[in-house]
Amino acid sequence: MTTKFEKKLKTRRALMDAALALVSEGKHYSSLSLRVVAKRAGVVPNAFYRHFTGLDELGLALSDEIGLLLRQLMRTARLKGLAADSMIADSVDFYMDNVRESPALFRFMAQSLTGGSPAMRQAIRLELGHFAKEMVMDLNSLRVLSDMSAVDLDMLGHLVITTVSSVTTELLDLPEDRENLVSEIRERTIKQVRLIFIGAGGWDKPSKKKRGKKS
Amino acid sequence: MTTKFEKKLKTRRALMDAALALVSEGKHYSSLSLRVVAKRAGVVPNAFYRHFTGLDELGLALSDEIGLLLRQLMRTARLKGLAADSMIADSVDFYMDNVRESPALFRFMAQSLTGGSPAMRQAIRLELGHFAKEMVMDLNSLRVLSDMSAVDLDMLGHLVITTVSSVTTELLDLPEDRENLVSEIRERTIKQVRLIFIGAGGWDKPSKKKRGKKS
DNA sequence: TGTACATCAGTGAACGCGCGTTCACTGATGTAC
DNA sequence: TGTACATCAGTGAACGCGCGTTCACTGATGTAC
Repeated sequence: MTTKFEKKLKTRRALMDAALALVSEGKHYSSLSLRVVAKRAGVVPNAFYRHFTGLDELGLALSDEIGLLLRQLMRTARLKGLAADSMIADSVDFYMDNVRESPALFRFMAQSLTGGSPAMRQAIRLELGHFAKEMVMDLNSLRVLSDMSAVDLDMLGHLVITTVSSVTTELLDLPEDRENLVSEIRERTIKQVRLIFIGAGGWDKPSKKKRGKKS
Repeated sequence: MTTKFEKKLKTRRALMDAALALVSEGKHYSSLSLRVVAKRAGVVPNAFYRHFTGLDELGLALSDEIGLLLRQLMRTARLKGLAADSMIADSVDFYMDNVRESPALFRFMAQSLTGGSPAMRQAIRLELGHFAKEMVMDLNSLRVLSDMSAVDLDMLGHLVITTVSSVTTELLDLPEDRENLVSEIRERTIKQVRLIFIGAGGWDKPSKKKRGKKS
């Protein structure tokens, strides 16, 4: 038992969890202070430096964690082997369940997409892009939408991810006494994704339209 | 000439512009400090209190400004009376031009959607919702999609706004040496909106599917 | 196994600094007569 | 029009506080012999 090493990891984790907890409580990551994070983690401020050079580095570690979470999410979804007729609804449900299970990480993700340091923004966007790409690959191997070009599939994945992830903040911002709105958001999102796939089903026609321009 | 009154408004404007400038330079609104904003505006820190009770109030004033901008945008778009065959492309272009013309305000908008104070988040979301509703009304009066229910139209407007506004940050984060990516983003967004409308055109069928559930 | 030494996560005190907010003020603009 | 007074946007100094970062340290864990 490498107690010393494990203990260090534990403090590192405590620091990351402390930051997430503060974000979860409504603060924006970029307005956190090293001292408050350290205090919340139960260590003295300068102990922070044994683990990270500063809050930026901790933020990047959290970004990695989001990548991990998204990959797990994708893997679990695959294992579930969703039925074709309820795939969309099940996927949306699954995503929403995950958001409500790890609110802190998802809140951090939403914040960082528009607000973090450039490096953090890039990291999160990369992870989401990767997620979209995997999803498109899955759709492709399921022989759905096999008549779309690679570029168009990419566009589609991007669209679905944007749509679903925009639900994230909305979900997290629901006041506790309005929990009933969850199902409303759920319905709307399922409809949106379904509409997107209807659009994808009727695609290729307008891509030909490009050449033969006509009123 | 109400010089004194005008002068006060001018300082107020300077404070708001200072905050926007700082946001534009990459800082997150929630990490700004009253002193820095005041300094940037060219006044002594405590002069700030003659105009706002604090940064939160200034943020709300900026939110109002975004509402104004969105309304102007919508009005101008209407006056242009877009041709049906290029309406989607023209609208996306128009939006993107506006983003690139008022980068600071749009960056603030993107940040506030996920990161501002609860009041600010709500304000911005309200403005965007209003924008979506107007758009849907326009589409409705153009007799496009007249067979969609009110709820579904709402869902559609929400989807379009989400899609287009997600482009905002992406555009603003482009490094200056990658300006050529603008047209790539433009193409992708136009495709996405077009796909959405194809989906909307083929709608109502799956909403009936709801009742007759079958593998 | 026992001893002597090295490592290093976390401590406690201290630093200089920018923060939000307060106070009494100044002096230009506006108003009443 | 001229004078005496009121208003109030912006000033300058000061406050106590939390900030990030530094330093020399301690003492438990790990390693070499």
